[in-house]
Amino acid sequence: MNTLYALRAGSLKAVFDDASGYERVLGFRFPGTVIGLAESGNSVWTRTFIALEDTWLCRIPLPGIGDDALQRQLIRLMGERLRSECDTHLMLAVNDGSRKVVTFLVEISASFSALGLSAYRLHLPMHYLDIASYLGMRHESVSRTLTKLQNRGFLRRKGRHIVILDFDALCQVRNE
Amino acid sequence: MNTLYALRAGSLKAVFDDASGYERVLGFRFPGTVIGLAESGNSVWTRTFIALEDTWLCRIPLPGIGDDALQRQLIRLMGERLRSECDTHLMLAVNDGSRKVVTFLVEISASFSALGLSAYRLHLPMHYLDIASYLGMRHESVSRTLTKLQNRGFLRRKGRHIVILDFDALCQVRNE
DNA sequence: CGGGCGGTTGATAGGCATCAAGGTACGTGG
DNA sequence: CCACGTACCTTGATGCCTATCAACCGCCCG
Repeated sequence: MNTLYALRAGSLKAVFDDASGYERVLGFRFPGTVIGLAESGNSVWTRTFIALEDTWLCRIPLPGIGDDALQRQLIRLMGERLRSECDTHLMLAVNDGSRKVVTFLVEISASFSALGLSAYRLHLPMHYLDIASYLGMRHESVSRTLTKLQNRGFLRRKGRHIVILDFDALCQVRNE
Repeated sequence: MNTLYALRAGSLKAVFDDASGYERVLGFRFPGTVIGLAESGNSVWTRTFIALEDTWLCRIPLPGIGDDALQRQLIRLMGERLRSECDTHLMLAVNDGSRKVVTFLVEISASFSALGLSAYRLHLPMHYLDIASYLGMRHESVSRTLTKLQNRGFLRRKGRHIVILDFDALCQVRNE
């Protein structure tokens, strides 16, 4: 089995290194999550993790064979991750910029909230290029979409600093 | 832990039942795969599986706590599934119809090949509506894209019957 | 002060969604 | 056996959204 890491502080992006040298973002990780689940049962790392800020990782000691409680825990975590990947699939398949960006914001908001941070005052640690890569858009479109949401009064923003003004309205956008 | 099933024959689609009653396809399953991995460690089924043809499922007996070999096997399978979900993410994020359809075809071809079927003579068990939902497109666009690939001489088709004429050229489309 | 990175905004073109209208295959009932 | 209906696929016309290219701006840092 491969090595697992617990993310204690900071944030990461999981990227796939394209053959053309272009990196494509698969997801973002915040404290409290386990890094390396997709490599479980595989000795090779299929993705790269890049820190978005000063970050504290903690190697998880794997006692090897026979630790039943740990294995059950691992299975539970991987199930959760698989279900969240399903959500990601749904988000990407809608093929509509506004919905993708809003879903991303709500997702980030939930992550921040779970960390005890504000769910409405978001300081995004990743660049627009990363967000765009993750959502299957261009960074210009991400910017424009956020501008539109701001003009509708749902949020206020300045670059990567976003303040959600009407959370319910944002959620509503996903059903338009 | 939830129940797992082995798919012995036939094929399934995994769908998410939208609140609006509209179903959205998350993936397709062929013989040799385990059904229900994403629900591991969770007692609730978060997705629905629908048979695309006459299908043979086999319940996997879960002896419960303490079966080390089975748990390790399960972790390995879940890791594989997570990695394949990453591939799906990459496919959806390219945001280009031709590439999505081609990636889908190559994926299906590999699945069929693994079953001992022809990798080039594909009888798709799913409707175009399902493919479109899976790829985040409209079924009209799937049809048009396949027509275009046919006009370029890469394949021959009639509805759900597709014959791949130039596999390498198809793969090449993904890098255009 | 100057350079570079990251973000914003504008103009344009192309691809896909959308709506609409056939077409084809298949099953059903007269 | 054929008319009919339905489900699914195909093709056409049109408009919108977003990619693309380009210019500019603000900020940070050397």
